[in-house]
Amino acid sequence: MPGRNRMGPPLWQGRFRGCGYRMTVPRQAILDVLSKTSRHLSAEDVYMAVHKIYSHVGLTTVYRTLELLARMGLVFKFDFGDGRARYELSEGPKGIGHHHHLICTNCGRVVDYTDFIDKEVELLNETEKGLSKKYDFKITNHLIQFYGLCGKCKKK
Amino acid sequence: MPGRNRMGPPLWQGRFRGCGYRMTVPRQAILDVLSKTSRHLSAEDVYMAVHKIYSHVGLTTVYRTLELLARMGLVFKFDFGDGRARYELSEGPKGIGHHHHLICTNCGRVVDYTDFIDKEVELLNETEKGLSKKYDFKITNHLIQFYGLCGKCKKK
DNA sequence: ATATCTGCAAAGACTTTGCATGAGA
DNA sequence: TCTCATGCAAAGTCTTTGCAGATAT
Repeated sequence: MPGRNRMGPPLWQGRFRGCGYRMTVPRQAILDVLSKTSRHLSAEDVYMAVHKIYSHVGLTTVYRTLELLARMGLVFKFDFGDGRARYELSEGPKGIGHHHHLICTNCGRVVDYTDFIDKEVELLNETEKGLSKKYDFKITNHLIQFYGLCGKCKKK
Repeated sequence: MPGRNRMGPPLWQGRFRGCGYRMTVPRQAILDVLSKTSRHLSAEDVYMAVHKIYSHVGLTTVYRTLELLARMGLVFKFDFGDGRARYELSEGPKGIGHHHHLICTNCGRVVDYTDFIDKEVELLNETEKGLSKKYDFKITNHLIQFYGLCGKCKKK
């Protein structure tokens, strides 16, 4: 009996109901997994983690929920080029935990960095403002990724 | 007989041979298509364009060539979240034609912008330097995308 | 009570692989 | 000539869809 049946405060419940959606056990479990892991989970990863505790929850529901969460803006969907999508709780561009990625194009290793975020985000906000106006977009998020070779792959 | 049989100067030939690869008709044709279009081609798009002129070239070859070009750094592969990869000739982060993207998360519309590139690239170069050193990466490219709702989708 | 949600199985979409033939250097 | 490249068909992966039964409010 893996612990944590006492699911955390239903922080998201209001958000769900406000959109006309229902808070269910699978959804709560998926949010739970996402909020407890460090990052970069694929749908399958989430499925396996949820499945350990609620073995009846299916992969389909995981996909559907992740898509829903992404549409609601609670989750951000990434592509690291390996053919499967990754998901992370999006704590907002300025929230704690926001980071950008450094991706090795050879071995697929992904490094999260937060070191240079401040200056980047500052410029991005400026850019966002300009873009919003010029192209009539309501910008809600951004993605920054650097591609290259990691230390190991460089040597080869 | 659609024109352009006189394929442009084999600018890329040397690059290919240097890597031990051969310059072939399909590869030349694919580079040709990529260099003549404005942007954002999927593998299928490239296939159809090439197919018009060289009807014997198969989709498999297009995939294989695009992957090869991406590995060689001649082409950059994008993901706009619609489940199919897009390819563009990469003229280097500083080259003419370099741009970033603005993507509507509702309808999938993609806007290329070049307006704010200069300042962005400047900061990115700085960041790249810091990241390269700290994480021992050889950075070759970057990706910047803004997500949000376009004018039409905002109204709904 | 009823509109939403879920699980299962099946379908769908894009991409990759196997292998014999064909082509570049 | 001897690899490397190609095309076709088949397989693989991740993701989405259809639908009857279950569930939240």
